[in-house]
Amino acid sequence: MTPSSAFGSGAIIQQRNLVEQVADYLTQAIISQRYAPGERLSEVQLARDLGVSRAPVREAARLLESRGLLVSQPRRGFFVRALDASELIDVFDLRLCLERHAMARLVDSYDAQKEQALRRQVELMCEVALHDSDSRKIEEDLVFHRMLIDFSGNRRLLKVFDDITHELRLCIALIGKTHAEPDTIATCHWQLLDALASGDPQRCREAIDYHIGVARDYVVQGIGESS
Amino acid sequence: MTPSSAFGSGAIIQQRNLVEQVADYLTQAIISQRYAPGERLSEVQLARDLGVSRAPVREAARLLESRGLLVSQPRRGFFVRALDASELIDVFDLRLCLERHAMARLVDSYDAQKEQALRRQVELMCEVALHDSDSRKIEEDLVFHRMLIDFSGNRRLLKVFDDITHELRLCIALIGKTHAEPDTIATCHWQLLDALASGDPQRCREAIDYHIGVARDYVVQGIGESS
DNA sequence: GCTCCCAGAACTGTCGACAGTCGTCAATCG
DNA sequence: CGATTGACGACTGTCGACAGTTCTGGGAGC
Repeated sequence: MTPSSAFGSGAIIQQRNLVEQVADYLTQAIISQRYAPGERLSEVQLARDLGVSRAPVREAARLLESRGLLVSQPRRGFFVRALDASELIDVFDLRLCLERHAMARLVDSYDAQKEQALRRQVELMCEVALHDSDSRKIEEDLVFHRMLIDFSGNRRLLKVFDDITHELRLCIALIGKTHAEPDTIATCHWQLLDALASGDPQRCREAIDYHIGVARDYVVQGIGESS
Repeated sequence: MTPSSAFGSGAIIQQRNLVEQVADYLTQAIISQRYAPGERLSEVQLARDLGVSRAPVREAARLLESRGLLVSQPRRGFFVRALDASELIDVFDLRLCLERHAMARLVDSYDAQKEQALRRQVELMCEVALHDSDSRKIEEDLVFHRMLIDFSGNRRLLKVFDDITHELRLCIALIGKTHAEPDTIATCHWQLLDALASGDPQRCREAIDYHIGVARDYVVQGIGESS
């Protein structure tokens, strides 16, 4: 088999699994909505299109199923996840649950190093908000929130967040709108940093509740419009 | 292929996937510590032992990896998850995160039907605590906590809980001790119900914090002793 | 014209096989 | 005697094939 023209890579190191490559391809295709929500994916056809056999395709599909981007029906195959408003609310509610907890843990171990790292990230986000693409803005936003959870020190929490990250990207892609204006984003995130710096758990909680609440309302409203 | 002597079943319904059967077998074997933590699992040997081919074994192993019972190293295969004290604390911290959130949501939608169901489950647990095996006690305890989260209404939250459930079973199995005495368990759970009935979020939070805290300290202490 | 049934097509679940890679252990060299 | 290297063995990653099931489209019957 030739190392596959379908992946755009003269990657120097070809050590990556086919599974990972297929997973990346599928993730990209789903997020960018080249596959419509609810669409059925044929293992055989995918394998043919990508120039690989069905085994890595199956494994990659299972991986994406565990990440919530695909759902499988026995003997029927894989379908692109179709999120309705209620599932979407659940995802954001879970996110709120995780980030509340992370903030509460983080405020106890907050130090100059963490503050500086977060501050730098918000600055980067403001920069990016002015010049770059929507998807880039979203990625940097996710990086910030991932840092928040990473700094809280619970790696298991981080794993759950990484899982729902894929669902979040799908949510955001589905509504097809970008985030609010850059200054809104900035303000919102500075508030989080201020709350952390104050060391007041109650204030932290209010800040994250407001922040995630805004994001959730925004996405839910977007879904309502588009469906 | 004969429908497999290794699964203890003249299972009437053979309709279940081989993948699920292998996954159940592996789960059982890991929880019961027939495979030691850190032990390497050979796909070929497993397939031979179970009388199936490597494909379903691989898929089942990937499933258990996503559930945290196995870890995989590229080109090296699968290893039984070995939990250290720090990971264990993270798992219980995540559990606390989930159940706090569930309690907070549940207290807003609490009604007679939910109360009755939970009450019945606690009664069952008290019953079981007197007569049945440790594993049965643990299962009924998990059922109670799963109901708590289920009733909160967030299905995504429930999915995360179901995931860590497998890790929890592993934790409990690793320390090799049973839960505290039945009356302690009962008291602890009645407190949760009382808190819910009171409708006071603050009281709910204190109750669940105490409850999970006790469980965590117990398990962490157990790990400290056994390692 | 509509419904029901059957045959063909397409697909998933499962299998066995091959190739490349990694770990092991012994033989060789310094 | 210790370190290095090379061959052997075992295993994973990947592939193509077969069997049973599900979907589809057309024809027969009402």
